[in-house]
Amino acid sequence: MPELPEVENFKNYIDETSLHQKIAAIQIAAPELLVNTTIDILRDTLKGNVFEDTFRHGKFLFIRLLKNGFLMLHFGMTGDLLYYTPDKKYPKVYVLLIQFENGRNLAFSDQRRLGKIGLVKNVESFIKDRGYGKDALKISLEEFIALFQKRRIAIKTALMNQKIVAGVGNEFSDEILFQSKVHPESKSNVLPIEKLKEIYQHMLAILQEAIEQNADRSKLEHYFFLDHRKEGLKCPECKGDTKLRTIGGRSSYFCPSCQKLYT
DNA sequence: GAAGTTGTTTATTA
DNA sequence: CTAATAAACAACTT
Repeated sequence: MPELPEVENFKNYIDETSLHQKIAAIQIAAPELLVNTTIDILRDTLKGNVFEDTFRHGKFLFIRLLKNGFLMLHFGMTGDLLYYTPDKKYPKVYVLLIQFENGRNLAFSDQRRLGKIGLVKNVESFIKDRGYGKDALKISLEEFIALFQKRRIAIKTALMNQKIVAGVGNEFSDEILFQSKVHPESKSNVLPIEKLKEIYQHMLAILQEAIEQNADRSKLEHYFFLDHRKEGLKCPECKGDTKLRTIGGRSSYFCPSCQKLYT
């Protein structure tokens, strides 16, 4: 599922393929993904326009346009990008297709259609108005500790809340807490400052390495819970059984003996 | 074929 | 007002 590292990877992909080319036409196959815009407005805005550069905040990707602000993309659970040269094998299934004047296409596919497509005039006010927290890679240790010390919810739920810190989802939250040896149901506000610091440091380290590996899960196999999401597996540390529990409405995997519960 | 899956939004309650 | 909680949505897998 696209979390922060995957979205960073999409950003790099667009930077490498789709910048500085005039858009000849677009196709919109899933109008229900549009937020605060319409098919006509999106088409009028993008046609003849140019992708200039990109900016990521949490799991949101913003593409700056030569004219008229930014194109906003959110990848939901199944969003994906493919830049390709149309031939007989295509078009593949897409929700949005960008056709460049050079003949290449950029397809945004989203099998389960939980993604979002929109136009944004000002990225900072978009983030502020919707209440999203600082990006997980940009938040300072002091800000992180202050925010998590005043939340009484489970630490896993807090980590996944985009309005506290933006970018961490279900799978990375499990891995961060396993590395930090903290039980996901621990109350955020009772964790010692030293533990919050560890969580912060592991969050940065894991996200950064995932980005360096282009979010390729096959290169992240040493992260146990990123790759082994099943109940009853042997914990690589203590050889005990891993557990599954629904926390914050999401399936959470953890090692009950290695990960200490703070209440 | 009913239940499980995740990121986000919305509704409800404290 | 803020914070916490639960449910809803999409569409595909088990």
